[in-house]
Amino acid sequence: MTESRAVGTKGMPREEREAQLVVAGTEEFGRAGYSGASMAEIARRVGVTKPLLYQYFGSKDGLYLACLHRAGDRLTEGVATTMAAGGEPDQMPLKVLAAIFTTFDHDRYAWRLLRDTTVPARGDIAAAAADYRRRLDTFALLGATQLLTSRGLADPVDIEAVAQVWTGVVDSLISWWIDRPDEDAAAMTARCARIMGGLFGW
Amino acid sequence: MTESRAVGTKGMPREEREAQLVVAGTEEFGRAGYSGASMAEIARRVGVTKPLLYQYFGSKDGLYLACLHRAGDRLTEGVATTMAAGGEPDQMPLKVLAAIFTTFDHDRYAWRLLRDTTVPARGDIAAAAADYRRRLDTFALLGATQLLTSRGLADPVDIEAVAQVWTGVVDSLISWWIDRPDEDAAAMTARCARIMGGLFGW
DNA sequence: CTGGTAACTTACTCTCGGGTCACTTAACCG
DNA sequence: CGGTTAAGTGACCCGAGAGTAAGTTACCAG
Repeated sequence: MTESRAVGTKGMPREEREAQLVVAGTEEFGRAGYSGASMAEIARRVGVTKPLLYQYFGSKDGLYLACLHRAGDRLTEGVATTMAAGGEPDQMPLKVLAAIFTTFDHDRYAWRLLRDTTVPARGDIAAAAADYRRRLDTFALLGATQLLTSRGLADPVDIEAVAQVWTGVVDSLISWWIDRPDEDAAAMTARCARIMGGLFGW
Repeated sequence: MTESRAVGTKGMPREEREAQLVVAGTEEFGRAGYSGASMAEIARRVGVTKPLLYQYFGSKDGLYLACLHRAGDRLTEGVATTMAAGGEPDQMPLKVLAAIFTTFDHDRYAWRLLRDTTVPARGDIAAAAADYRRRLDTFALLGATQLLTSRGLADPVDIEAVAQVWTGVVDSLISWWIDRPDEDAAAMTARCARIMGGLFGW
């Protein structure tokens, strides 16, 4: 009989519990943003209480940083690998999308942490998030430069704008995907390929 | 000598002060989101105190609704007019963008209120914002349908995805624009026309 | 079976921000 | 002028959520 005890150890190792809390935190932070998310709610989702959360992560910022680093590291790594493989400029967007969809198929809120505008403007979180964004922007800028120059567009400000719009496109695709849990990474990739082919002739 | 008095009337009519507060509120809500924005800060930006803000708008929700309605009404009206004028499907995106840029040239944060994810999930604000989004989504869906069917893409789910990505594109263009106050609406429109022409051959 | 430690909780404190009360000053009208 | 009203404030209340102190239970080594 596994009746859940109200008090005392429940026998779950710290490492495993921490992983649960990071997953729940990522979803809450991704859904409501840093300022809108509640530590008590995150603990409740996992079935524990706030003090344990604080014992393991120290503070709201500590938990957020743990979530952010997990998301940011996986994301930058995946994109870096894809970009390093090279290929035709107009094939890169789809390849990058495929990598992102595959990486985050079961963790769709993670991407949002990098783009959370409700984090405090100063501090560790802002610095870490800005760093991840800078790295991703570098890739986006590289891709945009290759794509636009291959089309005869050379204005560096245009390139910046395209790079930023690209991250926004990823953002909306992921938001749309979050609302459709039945669509898996492969279906999502196929959909994007079909649309880009039809709309842009890529 | 116009020394600012600490107490007593400063001689500004209610209507004018309300307008100032709505402008300041729109910027703060747009920047930090509903949950991240502070009423005291909004009052401070205008040079008054919280009680006056509450006397005029009743609550945080009241102020937010005032900002939201101003933004939403202007936006839906502008887009409706543009869409009603008709034209080639692949010319519509640029026309709509031009309308949005012109309408919100001096009020760039307004768009963000419609897409604020930090508002409480229930209540007047959520309902009003959902209603504006629904109206805009209808236009986006209409445009996406025309565009995709003209390219031989008929999957209704694809169309939904494209419509949502389109609103995300507008979102990122406006974010980019907010960071570049020197770029006016005409320059922004010209940039988009150039990029779309180069990238998609539209 | 016993002592130590890791996994937890109950029941707090404290700060910040939404919201309010009672009051003060200026403008306007007769 | 004097009285009314609109514009405005300082100082407060209160609830929610971040963060904490001290205790409870289970597991494990000897």
